[in-house]
Amino acid sequence: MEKKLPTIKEIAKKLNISVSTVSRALHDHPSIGLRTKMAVKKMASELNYEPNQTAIFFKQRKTFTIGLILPNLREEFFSSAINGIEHISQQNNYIVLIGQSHDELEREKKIVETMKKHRVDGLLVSISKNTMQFDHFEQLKKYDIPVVFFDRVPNVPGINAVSCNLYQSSVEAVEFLIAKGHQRIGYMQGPSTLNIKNERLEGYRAAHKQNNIPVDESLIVSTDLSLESTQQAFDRLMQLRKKPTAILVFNDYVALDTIRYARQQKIKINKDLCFVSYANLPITQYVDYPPLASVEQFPYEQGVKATELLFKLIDQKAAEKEIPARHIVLKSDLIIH
Amino acid sequence: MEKKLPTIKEIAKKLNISVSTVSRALHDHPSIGLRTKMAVKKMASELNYEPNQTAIFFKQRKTFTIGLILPNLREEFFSSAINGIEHISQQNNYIVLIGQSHDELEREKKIVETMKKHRVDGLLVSISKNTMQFDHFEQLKKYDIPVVFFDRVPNVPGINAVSCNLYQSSVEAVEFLIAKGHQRIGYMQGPSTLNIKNERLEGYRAAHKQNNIPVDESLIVSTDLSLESTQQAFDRLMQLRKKPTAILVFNDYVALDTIRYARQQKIKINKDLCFVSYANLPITQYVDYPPLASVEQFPYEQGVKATELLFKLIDQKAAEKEIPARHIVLKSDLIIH
DNA sequence: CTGTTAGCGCATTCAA
DNA sequence: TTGAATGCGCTAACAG
Repeated sequence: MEKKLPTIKEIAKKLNISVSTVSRALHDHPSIGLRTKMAVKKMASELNYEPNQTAIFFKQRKTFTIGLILPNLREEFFSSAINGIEHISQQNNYIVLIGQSHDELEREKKIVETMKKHRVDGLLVSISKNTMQFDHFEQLKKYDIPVVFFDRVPNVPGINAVSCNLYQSSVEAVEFLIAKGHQRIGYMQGPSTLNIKNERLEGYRAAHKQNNIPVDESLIVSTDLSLESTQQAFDRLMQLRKKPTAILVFNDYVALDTIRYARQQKIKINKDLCFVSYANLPITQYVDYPPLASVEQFPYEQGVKATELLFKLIDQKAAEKEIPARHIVLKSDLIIH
Repeated sequence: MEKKLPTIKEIAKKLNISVSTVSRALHDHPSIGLRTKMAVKKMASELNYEPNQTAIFFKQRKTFTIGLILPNLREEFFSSAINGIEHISQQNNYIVLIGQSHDELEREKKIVETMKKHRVDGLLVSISKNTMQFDHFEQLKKYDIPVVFFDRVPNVPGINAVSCNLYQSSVEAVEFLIAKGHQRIGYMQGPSTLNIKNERLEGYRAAHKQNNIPVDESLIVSTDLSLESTQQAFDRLMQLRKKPTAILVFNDYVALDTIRYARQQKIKINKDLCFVSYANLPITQYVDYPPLASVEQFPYEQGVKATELLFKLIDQKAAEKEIPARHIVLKSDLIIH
């Protein structure tokens, strides 16, 4: 039942003109007479002609498609980022091919392969937490596929990236707690792959220094983001002789897990123990004991900036210009709930 | 800087054989001698040859791409569904093009156009809440692009679809409340477009009937899912002379909004007022007063089934067979928290 | 202003 | 077992 779709050739035949004339007419090429142009357009719409994009992709060596690789879509951070990405893509008449790494390196590699096969014009990536080598992205250079990383950015030089600088907000977060009278502030960090620059920790330390509070290293624990690991990390803090009275937590999900766990142990949130976190996700609005404050990381804006940068790279590729890699850094913002 | 990628033509030239031989060798065509085949493969890997998929897409009239159109990615229901969709797609070496309608008909139409332009081999759709006409899907038949709807399914005959039958669980949900002693049970329904079959309401009525409780129509209110509308609906219930002691709510998001609102009015949840809801989203685990129970709608499984059905249609299209439309209905399940 | 022609990379039919 | 030739639908260089 394959329906035969009309082609420019058919239009040409019906009108007794050449295919190139038809092609040009359809593209409003200046050198086409108004009369023929009208005739062509009329015939095209009569036949319900639509250009075969696969032919165009093939010929133009462009697919008007960008790939998006991210850990998962469940986290609101990423689904917000997508909105920004989608917005800019649509403006540019591009469409988005999506792949979730589920935080597994192997999947990430496979997705990169698939995207390459599909000849995406560019790639947007937020790396998996288990990605510590980047050959699979490196090789894309050979195929002239530009890559822009966002939020979860590899710590290697010469890449294009957009991320949020968390240093200043981390300082503010700790000072916010200090101002509330806290002197022993725990810090629960995430997996080391996502922490290489560790602006959170640097901010944490800096705030302590600026306020002449020595940092007790035993107050610094880490989680791989799984529930069990988070609970272990929390246990470690609670087993200290001198427990923290507040904890700065890697992100809201971990904070919510921790708060729930703490409450199961009858710890009074905001009384015995306060929390400040990162991401500022809407989900925290629904809970009774959200973190007192959370650092907004502007997922939508990161998505927008990353996509804009990617299109700049795509355009420059077309213009055969070479530009140095850029890392755009947004400011984060401490939001007090 | 356009890098020139190797083609079969180059392989042929280097080996002094014809392109067709190369093509066949690469595809393990039986009629190719082992020696030439090996030579070709060796040369191919030396040159880092990779077939140009855009050429193949063009020639084969297939893109190995399916489109996915859904209201948004923020709702966990949809992000779970995607996991199932992705899973089956990967098995079939397909990739997913994504578009969010944001519950707007116009956007949905535009996405359909774009997907059509990109010549997706098939389309998976969960319609926007404002979609009440379906021409934009109808026309896809002309292009032989099969469509499978899931979860939010248009109420028209002859479409391929996967959804969850909520009738039985709705009966169970109400009987669960009745068993707890409730006699006045409110029902807060969603927008009418998503309710055409209204299995929820039918179940609600049936359970009342089976238990000889007359249905008080004033206990049935509706929301368009926005916070304001939900709060108005709740107000309406609370202004009744005889207020409900329990409410069955369209979905978890609406339930959480309602519960929060009720608590602001010092209503004691699970004491003055109980809730049962739909979707069984993980988000409810984080809140202090989740609905007592929620109807699981199996998003992952819906995604899987819908995608499997879609591939069946794609295969049948290739085999030029014609099959009648199918609506696969899954059973839902009342989960008591 | 319009037509002729070539070619993108590949699969495939027909011939040898 | 292999090669030559064709065409998918479109754009664009070249020619008139």
